Amino acid sequence: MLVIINVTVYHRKVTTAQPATRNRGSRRAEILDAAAKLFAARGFHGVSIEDIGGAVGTSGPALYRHFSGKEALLSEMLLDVSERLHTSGTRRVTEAAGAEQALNALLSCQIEFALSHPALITVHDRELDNVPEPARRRIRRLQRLYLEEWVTVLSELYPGRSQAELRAATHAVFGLLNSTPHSAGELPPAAMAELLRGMARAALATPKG
Amino acid sequence: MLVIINVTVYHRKVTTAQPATRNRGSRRAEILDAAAKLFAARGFHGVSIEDIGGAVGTSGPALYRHFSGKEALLSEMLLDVSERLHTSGTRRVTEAAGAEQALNALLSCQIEFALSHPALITVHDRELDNVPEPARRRIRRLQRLYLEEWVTVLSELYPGRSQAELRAATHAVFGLLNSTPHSAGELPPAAMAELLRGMARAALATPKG
DNA sequence: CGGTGAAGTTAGTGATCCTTAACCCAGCGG
DNA sequence: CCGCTGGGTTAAGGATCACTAACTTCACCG
Repeated sequence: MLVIINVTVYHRKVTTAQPATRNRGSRRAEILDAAAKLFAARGFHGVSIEDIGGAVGTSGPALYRHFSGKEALLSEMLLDVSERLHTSGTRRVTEAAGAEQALNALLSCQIEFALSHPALITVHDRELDNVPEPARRRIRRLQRLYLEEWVTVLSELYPGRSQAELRAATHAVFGLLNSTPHSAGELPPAAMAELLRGMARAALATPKG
Repeated sequence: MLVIINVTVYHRKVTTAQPATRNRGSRRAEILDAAAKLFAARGFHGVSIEDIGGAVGTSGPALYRHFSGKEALLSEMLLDVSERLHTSGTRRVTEAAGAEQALNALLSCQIEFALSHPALITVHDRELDNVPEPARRRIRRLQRLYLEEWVTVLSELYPGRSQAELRAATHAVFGLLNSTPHSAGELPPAAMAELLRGMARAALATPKG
């Protein structure tokens, strides 16, 4: 005869009594947000599941109720970012009348995103190599499509410059715009947006030395 | 009575018979170089000691003959980079006649470094948070001094623009110039250098929108 | 009021990793 | 010829980590 006596005592949790009926899937978003900030600061492998749980008030493996694993979390994060950039870019470009307006629209998109989600931007161009293979291809494809969007607009605006040069110039502009995490708080957001826009336009308008 | 019989058989290693008398400290540099590439690709915590050893032909803990640990390796790597940037920047600026030439010198330094050591540049602005505390302060100090070097030159060149704006602009230019790892191979190095220089100069010369 | 499912909890497991210990070998100075 | 030192090796230890298992609570619905 086997008797198992369970003496576990569950004391009432002393949290701030969140309404248990929060928006469906709001917890997922909360986790993604906290994880993005941690990944941006210490890198994917430098952050533990326990860290992420702690950042949202739960401890540890509660995360597995919302994501199938750590890599899946990163995959979803990067897929969401590259999809948002690509689709909003495409929409704004097709709405625009002429290449000039299209470039302005692309700049607005990227600047607005970089300023309001610095952690996501940081993770987006650092951690692609840590995404497992099925999702990595999709992310890379979206990133490539987004880049080509910029290149086609630019090659209409500045004919006579090679595709390779425009691709390199676009990467450089991405680097310029995504520098926001490094200069956080130097300027108020509106001034920062204007500064970045002006610098990017000037940089793109100048071929060679 | 305790008898220990050691039956380990050491078979001759089948390597390419490197001359055992290589340059003093050349192994350290080799390890630093390999580690930089690995860190740039997968992040500090995503690379194991075994990986680094494997990349230089030795296996695993041989690394501890040259560095006191993994973090010490990273510390030395980042300290070296920030020192090289800062001192070469300072030298070239004091040699220059006038702010115009000084800015050109700073641009040359940074571009040359970014083009010839893309992995180091990548690690340098990603992994600072993984450096243990005694060294981190020194690195941050050097980075700050280097930034201020740029800002003083720029504020002489463009008076009437606030320090904060110039700091943000400098960060943006760093982001632009350090984009080289992303656009590797798009253009031949000389053309890339000229493109980056032109874009950076134009971006800096343009205040606000 | 009973059952159900979503969202937590702790305990435990196997793998990985950094680091150290113990040992080995080639080259060189005396 | 001997000992020392610099640069390797494998084995082992202790910590950490991702993930699973078992269990609990609670809101909600019939």
